[in-house]
Amino acid sequence: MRANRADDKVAKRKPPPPMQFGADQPLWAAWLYYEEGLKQDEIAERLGISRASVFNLLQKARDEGIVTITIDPTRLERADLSVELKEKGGLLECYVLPAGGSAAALYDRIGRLGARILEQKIENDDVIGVAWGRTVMSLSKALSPANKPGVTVAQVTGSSIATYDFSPELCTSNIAARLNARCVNLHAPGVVSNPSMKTLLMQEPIIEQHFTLLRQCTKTLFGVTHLSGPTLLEDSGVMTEELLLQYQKKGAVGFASGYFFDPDGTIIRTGFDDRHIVMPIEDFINVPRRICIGGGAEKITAIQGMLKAALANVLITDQDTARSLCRIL
Amino acid sequence: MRANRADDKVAKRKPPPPMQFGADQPLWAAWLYYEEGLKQDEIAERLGISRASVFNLLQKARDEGIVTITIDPTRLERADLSVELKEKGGLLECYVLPAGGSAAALYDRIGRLGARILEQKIENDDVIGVAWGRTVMSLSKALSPANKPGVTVAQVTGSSIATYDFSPELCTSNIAARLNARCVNLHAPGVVSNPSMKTLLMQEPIIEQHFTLLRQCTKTLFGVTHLSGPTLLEDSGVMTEELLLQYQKKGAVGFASGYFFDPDGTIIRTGFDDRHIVMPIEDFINVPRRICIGGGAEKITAIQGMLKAALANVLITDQDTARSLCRIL
DNA sequence: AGCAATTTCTGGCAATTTTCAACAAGACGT
DNA sequence: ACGTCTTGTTGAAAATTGCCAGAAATTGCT
Repeated sequence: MRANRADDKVAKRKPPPPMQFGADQPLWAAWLYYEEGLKQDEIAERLGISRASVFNLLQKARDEGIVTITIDPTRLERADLSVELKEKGGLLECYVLPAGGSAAALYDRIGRLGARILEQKIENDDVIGVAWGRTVMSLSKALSPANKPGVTVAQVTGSSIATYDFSPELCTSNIAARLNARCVNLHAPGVVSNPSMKTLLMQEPIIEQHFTLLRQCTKTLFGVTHLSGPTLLEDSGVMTEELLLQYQKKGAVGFASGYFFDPDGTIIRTGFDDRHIVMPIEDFINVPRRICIGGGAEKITAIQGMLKAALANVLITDQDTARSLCRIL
Repeated sequence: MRANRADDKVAKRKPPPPMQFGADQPLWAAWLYYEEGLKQDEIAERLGISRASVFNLLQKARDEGIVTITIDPTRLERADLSVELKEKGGLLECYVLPAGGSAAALYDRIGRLGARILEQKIENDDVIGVAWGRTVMSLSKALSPANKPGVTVAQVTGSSIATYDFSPELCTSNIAARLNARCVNLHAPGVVSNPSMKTLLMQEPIIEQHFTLLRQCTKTLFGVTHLSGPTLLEDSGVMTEELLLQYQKKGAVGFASGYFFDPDGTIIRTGFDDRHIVMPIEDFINVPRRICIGGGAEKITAIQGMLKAALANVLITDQDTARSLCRIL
């Protein structure tokens, strides 16, 4: 395919033989560049291509994950703010995103941090329960491809009718896809019309089976939502303003992984809970590592309540939010 | 400590507040640079320091292993030459170093490749038997620091009196040190003066214990030596020319992990074997992953014999050697 | 406190990398 | 066989990074 047709027409082709490399050019270029420290020119010369092509090759290698640049996230854990927040918030682990980064949306930046941490923490037989949210979605997109066939990713809440770009199904399947893990979606609506329907549904073998799986979760991953102003809960069609108001009247300030709570961490319930298909909170609390990811000024009170309720074990947030939380906790 | 003394003498200090970052500046810089893709200028601005300092910070981060750049070695395994050699050589795995790299010595370059592969393959409870050789020594130096407290690194051959810079002790302890693993040296001479001394020594509790440990090896790591011309065996004072000649007369062409063999893979023995303190070959062959590392034109026949003798399971070599081996196998 | 040694930081220049717009080659439909 | 679209390549310009030698700050010592 790449045979020498130097004797075809004009013989003014490259005089040095282009060096018979294996098929995987990006890999070879990457090795010579990153491991042996050659300049792009030198590689270009050896491969018989232009500098620019070497650059493209290297870019491809980075994109395809042939070369990976990793930052040791345990360092982020050791940073002073993380330690303070970890102690004040009663957490097992806490990671704080440096302030002053790129202009990208905060949830994308926190999501990326979460991705790096998750990658590093995943063990082979993990069962990961995934809730939903914008930040969780960002995380899923920022995950670098990996091969973890022993891992199971399971959906924690039921699905929604409305299609929006960070639905429970999408979050779950995205993460599973990146990880090359088993993906177990919950094939049931997130909200049903009346309590007896919930009871019936929960008895369905397939659903029951799913909740049995969820009980084996080793990790869960979820975001937090605040309740005041326009929220994701309404936008996504999960709830109506009216229902939300009922929770707020009872003092709820936040919502995470399916439960509402007030700033003191008391779980708030209304009739809605009886129609909401979600992992029971007793089971949820038993999961060893419950990772909450999210940040932003609006969410501070919500996160405070979430921490008091001890829904999360591990918190991933940004510097400003962390500082505010440290002040009020 | 870093308080504002802007009102001390001259007020021409930095007007923008230097941004209150955590203590670990290199880490923050690294995150912003590698994860968020900011330019060094932008980071300098946000941190209130000069570009050059950001550069230094990043360098420090790289040096200290806060950021790591890795190449997925499994790709090298999939390269066409590797696959061919793996099949022809009856190997479990085979890795081939790209040709045309830096001008560094071949054993250093192969050692680096070996280091990357070893890092990636090490599991938590491994017991790694380490023989000696220049390439193994290079590997040990190229290993990046890791924390594997569950790993044991054990010396496969006895030590030598002469001190040279790639002795069994050094290879073993170097590797263990990099890995933060347990280091078990064999506190016995590599060669004793007569067979009965070997018998006696092997009965010593400490030695016996060591060989029991070796029997539990999950991996071994060793190089190959050719026998013609000036060899490491003589240089290191392990053997005399005369002894070597005895092996060569019987057809031996190579030496690896303590055994001599001919090109067909038959193990060659002389009286020397009865004075050589080394892991018994029956035990050696039982180790699940036997990693041989080495390359170079001189070694081709030796590697051929080594492969035929099935001493190795996994081979790490360079492109030229791999091509030659494919031709003759 | 005063001075010298040492460390850390900086400005600017050189080298390297990245981008870009134009161009060549192959694939495809007509 | 012809244009057209896609894909990949290139040289040169623009941007970014790497480096060094001198400046500032810090430290250690008397």
